[in-house]
Amino acid sequence: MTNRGTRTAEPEARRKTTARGGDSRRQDLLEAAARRFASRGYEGTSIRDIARDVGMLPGSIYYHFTSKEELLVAVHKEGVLQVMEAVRKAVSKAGDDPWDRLTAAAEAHLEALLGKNEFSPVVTPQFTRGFEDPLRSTLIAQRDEYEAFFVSLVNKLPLPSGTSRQLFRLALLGSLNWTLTWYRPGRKKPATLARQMIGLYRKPLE
Amino acid sequence: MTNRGTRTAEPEARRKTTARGGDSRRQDLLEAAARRFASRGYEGTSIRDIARDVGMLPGSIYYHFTSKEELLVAVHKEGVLQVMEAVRKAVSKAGDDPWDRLTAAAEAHLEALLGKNEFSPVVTPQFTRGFEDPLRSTLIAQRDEYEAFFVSLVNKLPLPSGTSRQLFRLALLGSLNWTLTWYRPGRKKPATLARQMIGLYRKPLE
DNA sequence: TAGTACAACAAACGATCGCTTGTTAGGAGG
DNA sequence: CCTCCTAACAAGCGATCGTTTGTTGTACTA
Repeated sequence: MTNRGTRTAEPEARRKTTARGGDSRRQDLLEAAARRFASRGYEGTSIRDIARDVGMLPGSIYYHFTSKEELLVAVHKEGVLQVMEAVRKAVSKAGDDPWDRLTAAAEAHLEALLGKNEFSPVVTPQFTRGFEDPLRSTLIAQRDEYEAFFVSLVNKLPLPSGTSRQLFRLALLGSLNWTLTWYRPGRKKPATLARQMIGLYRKPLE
Repeated sequence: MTNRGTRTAEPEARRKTTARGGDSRRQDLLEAAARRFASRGYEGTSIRDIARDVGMLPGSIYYHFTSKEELLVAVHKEGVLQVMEAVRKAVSKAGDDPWDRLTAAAEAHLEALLGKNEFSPVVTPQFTRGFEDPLRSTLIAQRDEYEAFFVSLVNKLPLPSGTSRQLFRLALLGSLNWTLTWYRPGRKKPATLARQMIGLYRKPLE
């Protein structure tokens, strides 16, 4: 529904001008773009779609972002930042036990991924597929910064020798991220899901 | 490179007419479309791209398919069929042990997913995201037929009571399918990867 | 050899795409 | 009061989109 019907942008949007700090409209654009990119994909989303969502004319977007591509990069960066912050906080609140710390990270990860956050779906590496290489590398670099977090958590795990830590991490992240394709809210809380998945791996390895 | 430079379609394509059974050109279209869809996405692929790849004018595609959407459905169906056939064959050649049968299925699954097959990337459920609902349901239905295979394999597994078979299957398929986002050919064979991943789950549970 | 079906070409349709340009309303600061 | 800056509007650019229509060369068939 949003505000499809209104032919001309309502003055309400206008009034916001310099009402607060300033980034308000830019943030609106980021969120609208994230929602669209997540549900319809980058190519499936037009500048006009996003403009309509925030109540603005298409051309006006180019005051805030120099190109559609720059908007994508900004959305991706914001998404990575939000998830990274959530995980960092959760881990810092956890105890010293390596498994507990990994579990806390997995819980925060899934909560961000499956929760209300509109940015997180854009953060998954699968989203990266299909972009040309200068852009693609930029996104992957942003994402790798986050994934490095899990590398260090897994490295501190007391695993039996012979277990590839890399394979373990990739398998675990695969299980977690894959929930995006089948999870339906309500059935089970994301944090519970995360704990159960860790359990699947933990039992045989500790 | 392909045949970008040739302005007019070379007569070579013409000669193929009724050379064999007949489906030859249609199959070419399916393969070209699959490659494009896999690398650039559905929205990122134009009818003109596909036409150029097979050496045909854009309008000519509509002799074989009534719409771009129908082409997508056909590509998806073909992909599911190919992977399903490979897995079915592998399992039938495996022994009676449930773990062996699951391992055989996982190996075939990954070989199809990461191998030369251009259809398989299109088959993953993540590809389904972003389509509207009549189309989306069609694709999911095709895909579910394949996934049912894994349901029955997991159900016959001797798992300790208390382990959710559904969660186990989703986690495993997640690990396997996620390889698409990070696997680079050459390092390790897909089948080896599949075995090692199963091993991650197997040890503690049997 | 005439007729028919096939598989493609050639050209264009209207719609939509990302983006550019020129303009304007309204606060902020001298 | 005047100026400047901000954040938008209004309009349209050329390119490309999926698709349609009419035509044509070729191969089978009677």
